[in-house]
Amino acid sequence: MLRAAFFYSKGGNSMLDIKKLRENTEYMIELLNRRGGDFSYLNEVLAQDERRRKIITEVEKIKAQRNEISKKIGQYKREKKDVSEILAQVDNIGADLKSKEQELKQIDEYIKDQLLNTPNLPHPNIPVGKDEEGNVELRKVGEPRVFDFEPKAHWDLGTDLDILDFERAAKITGSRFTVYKGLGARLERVLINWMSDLHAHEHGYTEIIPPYIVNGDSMLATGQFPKFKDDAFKVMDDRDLYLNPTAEVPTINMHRNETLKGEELPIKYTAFTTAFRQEAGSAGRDTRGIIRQHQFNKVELIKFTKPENSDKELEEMLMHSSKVLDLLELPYRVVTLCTGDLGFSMRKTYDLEVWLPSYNTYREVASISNAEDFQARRANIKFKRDKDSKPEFVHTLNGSALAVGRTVVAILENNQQIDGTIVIPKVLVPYMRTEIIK
RNA sequence: GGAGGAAUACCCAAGUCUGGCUGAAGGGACUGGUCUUGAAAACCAGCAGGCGGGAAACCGCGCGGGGGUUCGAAUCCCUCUUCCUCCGCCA
Repeated sequence: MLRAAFFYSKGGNSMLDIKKLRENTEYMIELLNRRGGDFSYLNEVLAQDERRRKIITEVEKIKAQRNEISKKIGQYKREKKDVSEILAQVDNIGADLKSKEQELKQIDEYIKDQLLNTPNLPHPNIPVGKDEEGNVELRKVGEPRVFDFEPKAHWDLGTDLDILDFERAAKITGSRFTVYKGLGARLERVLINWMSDLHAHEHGYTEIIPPYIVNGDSMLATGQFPKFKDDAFKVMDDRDLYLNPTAEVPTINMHRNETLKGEELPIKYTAFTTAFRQEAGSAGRDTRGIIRQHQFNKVELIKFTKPENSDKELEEMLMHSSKVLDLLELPYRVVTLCTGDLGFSMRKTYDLEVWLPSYNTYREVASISNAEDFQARRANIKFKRDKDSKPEFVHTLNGSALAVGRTVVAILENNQQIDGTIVIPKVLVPYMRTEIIK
């Protein structure tokens, strides 16, 4: 009970595998350092871990002793024998135990705190770099269109066509919110439908619409918490609730504290959610338009796989995400994130970046990642290969497919015509019931 | 929002009032066996799973979560969560 209390409601697993850390300390610290920062504090964590194990041994010894005496007391009472002598024996045990447990609790909390704030190990083969400058382009697909007129930015296109309304959104809520109107609203909705259809029907994912409010345990399990609490919208309520920041959180947590059957893996979900983010660290960035909003829609792919398959499943997921841009005939590129740009929970990430004429650059529309067992440890998600085999942690993967708002931006900007009208991508015409937004 | 009830191992379920041979009765399912030409039925046997400490022996923890009382808690106290029934309200 003690263990479970400190690490997680059930399971008692740490985030990084502390046993592996014990055995490969230098190597793991070196890998983590590639993210930027100094992770040598893990040496101290290990020292504390050693002390922790020593105290555990002591505490358990006392408990064994106490259990034995208690059992004897029970026996004596049943036999109506005098118990006062044994009772005296046990007098100081309580105090001794209490102080040792207190010490243990402190150490546990220290270790837990350190480990919860330590990110996943970057994959050893990904490029080492400081920030997004270090990301490596894998391939480019399609050619950025050459305009014979000055292309407009999506906020001008959207406002002129009366399909995006920023001023009224500001009136309703504030900055970084948008009202979609008319064919703008329809385009957003159609993209959600079409993307979900593609993944559900063509790619074999099961559709999920999860709750859009999640609890703190869920946020901890997928790695948003404790480190990135400021990015979340807290629900003003006496419960520990937050607005969904990405479908990865509710969808991975569907299986928190579960042991899955080997034969049901891989589990593949496509989840549609509205995501909410504070964007606390991006004040002043992308203030115009709908690139960076507090609220945006996203179709997400989530997989639970066996460890030996997660690499190939990541490649497959990348293909599934890319397929969306292929079919929309939007020019994009695929990059591998370098160690410095990698998200907290992830070992390896590909970004899809779509060409945006008004920015004259590629901008992220999807992020496809393999967390391997990092989230599975935090969330305590395991599987059994066979009925009799030992449970092992699954690997979790997630990828946008795609961020809907940014896809709208890409369509508006890339498909604009000189008169400010927008040509609808062929695949969407049956859904849109029009070939043009004018 | 109001009033009640419940949460026990894969499933059902006893135990909770009256704390101690309950590391958890009894079914069902499952696994193995007997019988059978084969199967069903019947009968016999096995059966928490897991986490942690340890080289191992073995030990510690587990009755929704957390905390407390006690030498000792499934059983007593506090707290949270979830589910069910009724009333009210509501898409």
